[in-house]
Amino acid sequence: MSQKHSPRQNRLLAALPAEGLKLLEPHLQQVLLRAGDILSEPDTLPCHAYFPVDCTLSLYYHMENGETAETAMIGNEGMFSVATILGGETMPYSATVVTTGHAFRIARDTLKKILNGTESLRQPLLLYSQALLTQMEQTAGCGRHHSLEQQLCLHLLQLHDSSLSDEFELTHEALAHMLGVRREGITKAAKKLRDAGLIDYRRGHIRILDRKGLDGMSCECYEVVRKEFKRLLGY
Amino acid sequence: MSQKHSPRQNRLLAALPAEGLKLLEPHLQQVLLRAGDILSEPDTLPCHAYFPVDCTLSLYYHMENGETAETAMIGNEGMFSVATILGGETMPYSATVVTTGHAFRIARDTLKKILNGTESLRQPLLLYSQALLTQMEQTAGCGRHHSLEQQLCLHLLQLHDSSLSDEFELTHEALAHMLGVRREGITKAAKKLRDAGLIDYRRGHIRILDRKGLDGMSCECYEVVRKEFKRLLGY
DNA sequence: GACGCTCCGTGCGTTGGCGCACATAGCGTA
DNA sequence: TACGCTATGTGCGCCAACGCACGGAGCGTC
Repeated sequence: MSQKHSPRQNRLLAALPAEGLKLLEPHLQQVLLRAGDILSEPDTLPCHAYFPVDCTLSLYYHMENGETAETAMIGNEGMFSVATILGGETMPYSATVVTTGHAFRIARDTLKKILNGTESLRQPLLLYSQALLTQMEQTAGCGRHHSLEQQLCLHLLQLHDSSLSDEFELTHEALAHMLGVRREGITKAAKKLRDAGLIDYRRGHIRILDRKGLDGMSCECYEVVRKEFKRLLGY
Repeated sequence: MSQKHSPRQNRLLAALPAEGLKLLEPHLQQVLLRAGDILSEPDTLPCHAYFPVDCTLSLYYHMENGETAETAMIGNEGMFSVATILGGETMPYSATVVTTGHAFRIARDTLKKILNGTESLRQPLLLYSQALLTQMEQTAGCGRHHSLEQQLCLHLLQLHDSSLSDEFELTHEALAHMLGVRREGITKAAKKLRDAGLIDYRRGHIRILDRKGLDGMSCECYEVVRKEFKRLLGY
């Protein structure tokens, strides 16, 4: 692997009060997560909580008919899984890695023990849960009422935010999976964005060329979520 | 209005530990909520928290283009608003009453004060937050991948659960608003359910005739959410 | 009992995304 | 350099839901 990262590169960890973070730090272990890795199956107890640095996770609900729906994308603004924070332990979603990168992880039991004794850590993590709730709902509303193209912009912006560079590895297929649409639909929409000079891509790689432009073509959803993270956690 | 209800008719309140509920009870006030009432505007601080008995609330996100998307329906299995529990105070959604009925309310400040001093109340309410999160995501995935007819079944089942009778007052227009579709689409789907003998309706009233049948025609979403409420809160 | 408002019923052309089928093109590997 | 695998490009028919338009029916009110 690679260089050593700081836990503060995860914005949620960085937003925690210093004395609280100190309690967590000895237990945080840097790991490399590879695209396709499965962190947790639906309704099963994950061993660790993860705080991404430059990778991206995605939570998928698996429908009975075999389709999947992304419920949230999690990058360096967040963590997996809030079920540990809220107390329910498991959730009916799987967590998988969509872009390769690093994260810090901590054993679930350790995190719970520290949280129970430390009020100053609990509150910001509950606020994160609320921010995530808003993000999930916004993504859901977006998927319902906005065009595929706008949704693609939104996802690319979020991916860009949680990657440390302008380029990340991701296939049209994977994006289709995330948005809950066909691969061909992504190809079509991506071509449009490329023709407009906003992005470029080649076989499994996507590069952001004009972030402002993406922002302009995207719907309001990105801003709404960003503002809510800022309000609740100060990002 | 009407008869006097017991706070325990709200299933969330009933699931709280007895000694905790006792602390809340003196502050719970029974109110009548009428369809169309607005409990809270987006991003504003609601004065009270509400625990429905036989009314139904709905949270709507208002899109820039004027469309609305329901993010959650809340009946006697839940409460409004979890933002008070999680600490963020406001949310970017409006809360409106969709079916007339009764609820218990408590002043936000009072609730917060009691929660802060009472660990035994906090935990179950956090578990409710998690259950709500699952419900929201399931509804979202459903809206994405299941037919309008199935979604209608899901909503009718949920409405039935939180009403104390087989009939409730609701127009096609209101249902369309909830599902984020056209009124005509609801008329068409509702007619199909009526032809199948599952429901009956007339000008603003809907009656459930065959709940089992509705369940069968609905998607898995209802069961998934029900199970999660049972697991987390024991309903 | 006539009026008016709201709610429900229905038809018609449009459209975004689906399902399928197949062509082409990058990239690792032997 | 040839092969094979996977990713991307594109065409075509299909269908659910949309937007619009208007008819008709329940129900309160004066």
